[in-house]
Amino acid sequence: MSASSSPPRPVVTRFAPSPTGFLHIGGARTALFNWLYARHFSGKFLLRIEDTDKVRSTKEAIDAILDGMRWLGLDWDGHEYYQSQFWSRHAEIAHRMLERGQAYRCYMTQEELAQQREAAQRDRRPFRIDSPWRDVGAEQGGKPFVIRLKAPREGETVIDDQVQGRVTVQNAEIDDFILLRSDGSPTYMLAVVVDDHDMGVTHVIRGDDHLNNAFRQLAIIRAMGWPEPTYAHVPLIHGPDGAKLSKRHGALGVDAYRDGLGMLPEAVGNYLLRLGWGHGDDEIISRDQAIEWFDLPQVGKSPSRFDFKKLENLNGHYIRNADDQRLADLVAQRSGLGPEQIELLVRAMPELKSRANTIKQLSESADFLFASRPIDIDDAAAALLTSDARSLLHAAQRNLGAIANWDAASLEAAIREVAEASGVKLGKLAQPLRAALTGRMTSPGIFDVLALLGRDESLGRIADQMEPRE
RNA sequence: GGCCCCAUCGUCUAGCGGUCUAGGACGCUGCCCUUUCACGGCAGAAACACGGGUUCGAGUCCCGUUGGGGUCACCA
Repeated sequence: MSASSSPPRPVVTRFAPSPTGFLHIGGARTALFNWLYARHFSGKFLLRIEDTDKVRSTKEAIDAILDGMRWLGLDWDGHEYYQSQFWSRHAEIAHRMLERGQAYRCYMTQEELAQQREAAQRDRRPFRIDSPWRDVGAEQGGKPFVIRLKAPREGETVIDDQVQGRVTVQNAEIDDFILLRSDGSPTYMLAVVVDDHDMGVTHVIRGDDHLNNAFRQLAIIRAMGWPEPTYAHVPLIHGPDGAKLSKRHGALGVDAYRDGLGMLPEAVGNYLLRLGWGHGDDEIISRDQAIEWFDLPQVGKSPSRFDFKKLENLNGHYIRNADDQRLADLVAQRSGLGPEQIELLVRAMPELKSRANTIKQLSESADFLFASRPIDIDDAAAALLTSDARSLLHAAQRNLGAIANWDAASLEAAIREVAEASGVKLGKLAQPLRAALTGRMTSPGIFDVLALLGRDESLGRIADQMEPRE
């Protein structure tokens, strides 16, 4: 075995979303990176729902997150954990730190805190809590208190972050943050550390908005004498304007990418992977290749902007390479089509899928197949149906009607014959024909349209347009 | 504002001191294919933020400037 990057402990990563909304795109990427890292090193990928905030956490959000992860193919090992189940454990640790003198009971009121904050502001110096209770051992019976970490004030803390590199912070910057609230509930800072430790998490891969928190968390870990996890803080995904992706950018849940826009999970996964990570010039990367190639050192340090166009293009690629039946089922699901229609959809799919980048577009392009006569003709298409065009349609109608076998070859021969006989280029005939058959200016090849629609429907649609429209 | 992080085409990125007159992809433009629209093919415009160092040599290392971002709760 070489002195490779293989970690000493069996890798355990986790994704720890708070269930206050859908699985957003940034969270999905964090989950993907954690999953990939664990799979790459044959480790474990755990899922922990951070439902500490009982008010904001909902069952719907939990389901949406689990659903989104399954859709993306990010399976977690074992059952999912719920942070709220470990409250007593969190409190136990806080009290142990209290006994050891690594934490203290702070009886400061909100008002006193506000006063300190104001004073700091007035003197134009950074605010850092300075509790008079830090070195008072005795309990003040009855009065409400919080348990604060007695953070080190000397020296500095260094984190060798797998993505950010070596980051150093002066310990004086770290305040005596709260471990246990006055109602006895743990804060996030305490809960993550305890849970990660108890779950045996070796690698904490998360958004770099947590980088500052890492130093606080490390203070707890060191106080407890627990093994320190390896950190990797990946840059956040930004919106087109460069600011953190948020609701105002139309930040969507993965369910919206699936249901609303009609994205394929492999496309979203591929896009997310390439956002902030690269492997040479490779763009199309399968899941297996991703597992083989993924590692933290290649993750970029600068935030990247979400590029919808690129995602769409990637999705188009995956659509073109997707199985026709699968695509047809997806379209049917979206448009509420039945078995017979799916059959037609499958036949049409080879022609349809090169023209769509999303399932949504695919559905729309398939609409003409299921329209009932007389079909709607959009304005642009209607403009094509001039009287000259109609007489051409007449001739076409005649020739098509005489065809013995309604197959592509015969269809093409019949149409070309009409164009030649009328002395017009094929396009002159094909466009009005397209308008009559699909109601649109664009569609799959006209012979394919004819073949797909079948004799009766085709002839009928043409006939519908032969009389002048009012 | 304090602290922390970042900086190659519009965007995602390759580049880990010389092979860079900087490569790929999306997007954009043109051409080809063609019954439309796509797909596909070909071609093109498009970047090392700025200033100092270090070095024989810097996109690559160091410092500063500028710009951007993150974070500063009894939220997670």
